[in-house]
Amino acid sequence: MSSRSDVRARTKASARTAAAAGPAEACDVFHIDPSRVAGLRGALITPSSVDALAEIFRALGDPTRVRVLDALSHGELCVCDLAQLIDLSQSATSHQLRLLRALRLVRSRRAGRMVFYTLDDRHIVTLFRQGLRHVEEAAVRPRRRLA
Amino acid sequence: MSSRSDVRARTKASARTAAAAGPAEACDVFHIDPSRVAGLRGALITPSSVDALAEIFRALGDPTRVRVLDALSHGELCVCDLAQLIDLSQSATSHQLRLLRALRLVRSRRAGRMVFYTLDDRHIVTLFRQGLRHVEEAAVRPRRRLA
DNA sequence: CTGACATCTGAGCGACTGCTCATACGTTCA
DNA sequence: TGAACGTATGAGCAGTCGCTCAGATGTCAG
Repeated sequence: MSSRSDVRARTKASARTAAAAGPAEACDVFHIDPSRVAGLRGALITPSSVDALAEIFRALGDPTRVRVLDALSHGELCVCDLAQLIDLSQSATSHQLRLLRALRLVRSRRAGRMVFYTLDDRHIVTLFRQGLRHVEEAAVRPRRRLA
Repeated sequence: MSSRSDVRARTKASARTAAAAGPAEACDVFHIDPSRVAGLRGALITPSSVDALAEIFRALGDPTRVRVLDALSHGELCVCDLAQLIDLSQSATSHQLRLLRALRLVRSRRAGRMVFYTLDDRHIVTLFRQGLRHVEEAAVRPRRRLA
């Protein structure tokens, strides 16, 4: 995952080679205080953390998976019940569960023919609540359009 | 956003019409206690909240945007400096900022020819920290492969 | 006004995503 | 053992994403 952003672009990366020329006013260097820039560079999240962060958030960034995790947050469910509860095909549900399981967000337990799934991460619910708080607050002030 | 999941699928939705046939053992109904199912249905997040939640998490679910927001979490930056800081083309940076602005995650301020961006949501940093906590914890136990 | 600069925007391309369909796998029961 | 059931998986398709490229827009200086 996130492999594309590693392979691509870098078109403007060469512009950075001209840096460290002092607090110039041109944009081929930095506009802000160079010392602050240095501080910023060091303060940024490490690349591996960036990718890991994006990975979990991406997992939560799909309506279907939000429904799955929300349903499981109320307790264990078998695939079939879960699928019906969120009105999704069994196959699609299974595919999503596999993805979530690979990310260690859910855990499976076999019981006869059925497989039960549970949340495998206590942070998820916290993230959900925090996200909901954002949503509820943002609902007050209407969003701008893109175009 | 999330328009696709509204338009698509629903292939198995008809299976639900056979529900409410009692606590059967077959999977065309629910396996679990019907009363609990009823409770679950009511406890689930509303569709609009689901979409809204997925929307913010999706915004955070991209390495580039994580970098943008992380950089801005340390203070105001103009587009050019931001682009250099995260090693992204000016155009790509601008596109991402537009998206984040539409979602009210960042705010812009014009100063002459330059435009400065700031975080517009105090929850974002909280979400980041929470996400990082998850990442750091998950780093201990290795992930399973998909195939 | 004109040129330079910073930023914004639309079009378009390749990669990725989430679903369906068909089918394989694993378990239970007769 | 074989049929039925619940679940998992691979292929494939339509839609989406993030980037680049080219050019438009807005601001300032001469």
